[in-house]
Amino acid sequence: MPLTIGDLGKATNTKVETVRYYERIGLLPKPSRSTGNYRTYGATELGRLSFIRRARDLGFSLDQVRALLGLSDDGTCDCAGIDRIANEHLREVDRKLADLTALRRELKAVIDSCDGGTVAECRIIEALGPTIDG
Amino acid sequence: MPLTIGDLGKATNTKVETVRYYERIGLLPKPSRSTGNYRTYGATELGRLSFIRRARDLGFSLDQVRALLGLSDDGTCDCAGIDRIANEHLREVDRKLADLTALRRELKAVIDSCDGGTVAECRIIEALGPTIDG
DNA sequence: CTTGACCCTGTAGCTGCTACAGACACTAGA
DNA sequence: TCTAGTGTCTGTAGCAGCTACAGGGTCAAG
Repeated sequence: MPLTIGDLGKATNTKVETVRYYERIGLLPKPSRSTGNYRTYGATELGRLSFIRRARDLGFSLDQVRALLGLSDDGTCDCAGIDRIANEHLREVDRKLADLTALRRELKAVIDSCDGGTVAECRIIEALGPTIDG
Repeated sequence: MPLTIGDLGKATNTKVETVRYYERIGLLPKPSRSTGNYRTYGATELGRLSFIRRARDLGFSLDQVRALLGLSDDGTCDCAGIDRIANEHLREVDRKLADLTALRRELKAVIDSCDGGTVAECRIIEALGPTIDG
């Protein structure tokens, strides 16, 4: 029972356009076609797309996904290579978390500076403005 | 002492192309020109661009920056409106932090699942693969 | 035999820049 | 005065990772 692109999309929570996009950039192989020129998919493609989506959900870039798929396609399961990509990504995530945390703290400070009452001057605007010592 | 676009860029840590981009999308007003058709800037523009950059550093979108500038340009300092935008952004940041934290936890779990040794099968690939109950 | 849901290709749009190409302006040194 | 090297100008195209059309073809149900 071959799947249409719509079926595949539903099964993997992916928009049809995105499936075609993945095909275009070479993440998914060109599928076989029905008599009416419809793309037809099977369990293999379903697995591959699930893999891609899961990796994307975990924040891997498409390039990283491509690399993971390449290593995974290797008969030899290059666990070290995969571990390297995953850990690299983890470090990236940690950097982003740190950045975002710092940003939040600063943003909060700016907002709180305005909290004091109904002064005529807006402290947020002031806080966002150019620094005096520039 | 009018500033060239390069001076302005250096003073605000902004690339020249970015300054022109901000002008094109209407964040910065069209500046006056020198005899040689060079853009010339003064303290007002410097202040405005500093404001934009600071807001961008704090993660505000260009649309939000536009709104903040609009409210700030209002003679009446609409502190409530500004506070609303800033707090909305803060909530966004908190959402992102939560998402990223959850992502990190899951990513860590996937990586750790592979940590046990030199098994023939890669647990990362497995963990990324399709769920059985799908 | 028509309606509606799906599919096809190709292209343009989104955010927030960044990077050219090809031409003109200006400054410092020979 | 010439020249080299920097800056600036406009316009356009590119990046990620999709998303959204337009303008058509296909297929199943009633």
